[in-house]
Amino acid sequence: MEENRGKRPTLGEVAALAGVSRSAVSRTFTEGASVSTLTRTKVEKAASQLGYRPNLLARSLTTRKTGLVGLVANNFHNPIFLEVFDLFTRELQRKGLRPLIVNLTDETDALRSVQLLLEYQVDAVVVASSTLPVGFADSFAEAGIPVVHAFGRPGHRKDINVVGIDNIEAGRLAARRLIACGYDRVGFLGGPEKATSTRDRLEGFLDVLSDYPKIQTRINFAGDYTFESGFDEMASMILRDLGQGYFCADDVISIGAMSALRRAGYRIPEQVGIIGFNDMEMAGWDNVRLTTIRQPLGAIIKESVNCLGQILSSEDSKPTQHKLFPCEVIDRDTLPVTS
Amino acid sequence: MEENRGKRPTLGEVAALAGVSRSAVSRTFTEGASVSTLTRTKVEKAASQLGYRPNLLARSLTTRKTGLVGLVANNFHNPIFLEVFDLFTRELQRKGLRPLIVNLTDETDALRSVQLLLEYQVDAVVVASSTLPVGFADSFAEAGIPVVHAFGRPGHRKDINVVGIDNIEAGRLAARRLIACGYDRVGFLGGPEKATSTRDRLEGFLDVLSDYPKIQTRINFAGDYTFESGFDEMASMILRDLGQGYFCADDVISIGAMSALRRAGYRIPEQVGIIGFNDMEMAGWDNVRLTTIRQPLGAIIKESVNCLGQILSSEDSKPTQHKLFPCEVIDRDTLPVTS
DNA sequence: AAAAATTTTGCAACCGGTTGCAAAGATAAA
DNA sequence: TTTATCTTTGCAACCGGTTGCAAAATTTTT
Repeated sequence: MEENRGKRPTLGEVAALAGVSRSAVSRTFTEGASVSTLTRTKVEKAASQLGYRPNLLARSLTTRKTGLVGLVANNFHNPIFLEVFDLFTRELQRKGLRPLIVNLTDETDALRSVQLLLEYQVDAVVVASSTLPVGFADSFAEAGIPVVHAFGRPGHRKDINVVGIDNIEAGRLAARRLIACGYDRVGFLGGPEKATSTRDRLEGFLDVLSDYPKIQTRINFAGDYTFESGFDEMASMILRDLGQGYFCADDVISIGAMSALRRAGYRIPEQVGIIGFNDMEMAGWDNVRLTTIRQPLGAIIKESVNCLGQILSSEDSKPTQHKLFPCEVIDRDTLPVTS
Repeated sequence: MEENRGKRPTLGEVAALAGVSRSAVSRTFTEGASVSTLTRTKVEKAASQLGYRPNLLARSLTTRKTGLVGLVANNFHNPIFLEVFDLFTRELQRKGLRPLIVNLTDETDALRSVQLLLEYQVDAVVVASSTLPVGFADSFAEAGIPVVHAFGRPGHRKDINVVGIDNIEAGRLAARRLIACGYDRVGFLGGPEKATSTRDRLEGFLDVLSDYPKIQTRINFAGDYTFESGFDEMASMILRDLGQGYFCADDVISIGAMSALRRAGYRIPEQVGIIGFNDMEMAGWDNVRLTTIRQPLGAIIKESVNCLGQILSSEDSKPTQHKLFPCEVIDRDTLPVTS
């Protein structure tokens, strides 16, 4: 109950007070160790008297498990990521793991943060990003740290676990939905051009459209997942060559694009239709009502953390997991209704 | 350069390879320790050959500095918090500190998370919330851990650093802005009723209005900072007794409230005016254009982290800091223009 | 009651680092 | 060259825990 300001009590002090060996104290605080009920109670009494709690970092020295998990992300401007953080932090702490956050936004030297996580002896790393350069997640695997790449795509390395969505199929979904509107001039407004997620979605998009040679397709890329990017890109398309329906890489981009359209006097969905991506919370709000493609965030993150749990609990390294979830179209008010 | 799969090299191994004592290696990696250039180069060569990096947790055992900082928050649904996280994580990592996130949303037992941070030997804790029960931050101070309460309010305890805004003054700001619209029936739509931030803003709000006895005031509270809360609260006010202008506790609440108003056929700002709070990024977007009160997020967070830095660097505990920043009204399109 | 089997305990070594201290080495002063 | 001063080095103890092992204590079996 009591603690004396600042200095935290140690194993030894508890042992002394309880009149037992240090090992006995250690064992009382170790799951499944051999202690008699008598000593246990003595220790527990002394411990609570001193306000003792084991030092997890000291423990990690011998157990080689810190309970720390690196959570690496590079997009702190898109509301969808708040949902991602919420789910990840909760899911991790439910499993007794503590997330150590790395904000890669302005880290000039990404490798440096790999180093840092290594120095903190994280048990594993979650890379939550679809836009990080291929090969970033690799650096962890190379250092022998288990990695789960959430929102990633299965790549060449066999030792990186990937949990995400089938972006190619998502691209197809969007294309089909636009085609159903009867458009003959559709557009793809993607995210960062080099991102694999962008390329995959484009691939699926074009795959479906290749069956409709009469439909004209225009392809553009927004530099990043921001309102401004969507606005600017759409603004320039308005001036050049405007399609009737667009698949935007992200809900925020969609909103930016729609702002540009409305400013130019276009009505949505009557004159131009938009389908977004993510289904962030605010996409359903009254002043937005965005038709969009939902990726199952909760499922992806639960699966990611489960995967992590398995890796950490099993002694021998489990076979790598690759799990891709399907997406679904959420119909709201930015595309014409179809029968 | 080389590392052999999984097993990470230790001090001793580097020492052996370099042909020096373990202390020498330790000193090479310790800022300002005494090593000759000759040994240093020998050590560095050996280290990079083995891919050695010091184990920060082992180091913390003797140095009593982990570089870990607890970052406690309980609102993972409001977009403003994404900005908060972005700024905090960047600011902290700029100072070489690593944020250990605690999501208090569904932590039934808040004291448990205090324990956890203690067990991880965090150097300090940042509590980023204006709605946490008074006394939560106290538990850290009681355990002898430096605390900075961001977005908090100076309280009874002298050993808790507070950085935030002057909520009372913010309430005054809002009241004055509404009065300037010439309303004679204004409303206060606050956040959680027990939160000190809510009470303070209300106090300032009423303070100004007490000089205008002819203006009727209605007071309501939203249960939390969500769209639904704002929507529901406003919906019920529409049925009961609607004012002409409202000060909402938060931008998201404002948007919810405006949705309810628009659905009921009210035009904003012609029939009902709204002024929000926070000035989150999307408040400035074309489809929102919310008049709101901005709190200087960047300044608050920079100051919080600076404060932390000072505490951690100075041996003797610095005098507690209390710093409150002023807010400012951002005029957009949800209140009538005033001359 | 003695022997065998089982459980509980403490010792001591270890995890991967840091650091006070005294000895050794290098440099400067006499 | 000798002495005084300053820098560099390694030893050994320590940080706060865990754990294999053998001895001690307890329980079960015979």
